[in-house]
Amino acid sequence: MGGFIPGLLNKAMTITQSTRMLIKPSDAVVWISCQRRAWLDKHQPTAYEPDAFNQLLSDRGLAHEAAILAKLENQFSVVQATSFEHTQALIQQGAQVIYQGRLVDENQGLVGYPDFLIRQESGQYQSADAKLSLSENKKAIQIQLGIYRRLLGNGLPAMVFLGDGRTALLGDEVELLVDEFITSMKALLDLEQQPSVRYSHSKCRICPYEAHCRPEFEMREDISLLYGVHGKAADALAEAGISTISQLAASTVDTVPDVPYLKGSKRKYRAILQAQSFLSGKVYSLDKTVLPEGTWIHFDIEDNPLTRSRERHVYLWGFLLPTYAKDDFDYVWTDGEANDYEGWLGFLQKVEAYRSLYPSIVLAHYSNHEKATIRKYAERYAMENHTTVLWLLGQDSPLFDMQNPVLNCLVLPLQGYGLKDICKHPDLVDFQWENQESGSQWSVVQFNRFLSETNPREKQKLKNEILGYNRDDVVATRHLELWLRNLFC
DNA sequence: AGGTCGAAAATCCACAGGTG
DNA sequence: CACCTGTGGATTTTCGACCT
Repeated sequence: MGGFIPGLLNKAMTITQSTRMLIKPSDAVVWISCQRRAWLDKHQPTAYEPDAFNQLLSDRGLAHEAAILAKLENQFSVVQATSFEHTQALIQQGAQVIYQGRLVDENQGLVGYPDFLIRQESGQYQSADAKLSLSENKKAIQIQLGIYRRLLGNGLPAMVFLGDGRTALLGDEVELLVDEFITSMKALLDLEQQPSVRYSHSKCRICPYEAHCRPEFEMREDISLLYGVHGKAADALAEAGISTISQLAASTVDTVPDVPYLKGSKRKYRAILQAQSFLSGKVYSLDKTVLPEGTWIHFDIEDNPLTRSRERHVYLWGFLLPTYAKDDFDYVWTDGEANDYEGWLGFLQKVEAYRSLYPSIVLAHYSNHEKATIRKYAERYAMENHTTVLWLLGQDSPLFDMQNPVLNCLVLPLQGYGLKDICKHPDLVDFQWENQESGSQWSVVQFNRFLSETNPREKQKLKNEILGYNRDDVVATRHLELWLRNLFC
């Protein structure tokens, strides 16, 4: 194996066929998330299907690009490039805007396809990309646009058409980052063996190479497999002689040194228990869980992050009331962002109705998302001083985040403490969703299908599925509540 | 794609003190 | 006076883990 050597290229091989070992802007996204993944992409690429949610994002990105293209076509004459050579020819001819131009620089080892190349009055070309993102201050974007600048080599800042309609310029300020990226990518290209990395649950579980890496982590009993243990902490522990889960499980708070991201006896104690739990599958209780008194109402919202305005729209505010059977599911639904305000008012009304029905209520939800969203809505509609809002967000808030007692009191044989992780586990809550494929990203996809569906029957069907999913979510938190009460209170 | 949270690291900045 | 160094404190960034 080894790096790509231009000189040894078969003459019949076109540039397009040999670009794998060149650095391309889209490598930046992977490079930021994981060095190993970046290496594998270059040396042992795997074809994989993006999930429905990423497909949705990708479709939106293409639609955004098409919208920008249409705009530019109104202003300029736009020509689509079909190859590297064609792009060069168009540049020579001085085409006003080149769409999907293809640039390559084998000396720098770079290749890139900027969405647009826009001719300036000086005759120089400026690269421009359409990005769904709302901010230009993202490493991946800065690197990508920075690569286009290098490929053009004229010093002009690159332009980005952002998802909210803003345009931004990226100039010399991104150079340092681009340097770091290129240097690191070149080193990865030359590397004979995959670099060693640590496990990160949030990154690895969505990685196409998970099946490749995971057995290795497990065989090594890599400590970073444990929930809450940072990769850097694992590195430092290994240096101190603790490099397997078994070793950590056999340690005590006093024999584990303080390391970055794992300091203090409390955190170290948790990590040790997490290691023991990983090996034994047992649940450890740190503290008695204390649950608030009152009439519990389970609460879960669904929202659409991909609205036209790009402000999140909560289209479903779901509740599970006593006696917590499936029929006790209640909700406020809105068909689209045009009814955003109605949905919010409907939610406030519902909550007030529950409050008058029961002497004291607890609105139980999982993780802080519900509370944060209520805060956002209060701000959006300037209702911070509304009596219901004051009550919801004030001192005696009925909102109760069930993740808190779980995180504070329990150590579970899991790598994630999300609602689904805990509820689906057969040895824990053991509650199964009726819709197997459901998940938070699934609901976003379904709602966007609902929005674009024109057949009323199909539309109703999609809505029912989403309602069923949301109902299962609140039923799940109810099951979690009972599980906590039975075992830990 | 967006966001929140908390811990910890990284960066920045004003200011003090020393040196040639 | 220009320049370097150290320090404490405030601010910003990063990380991993959640949510839609």
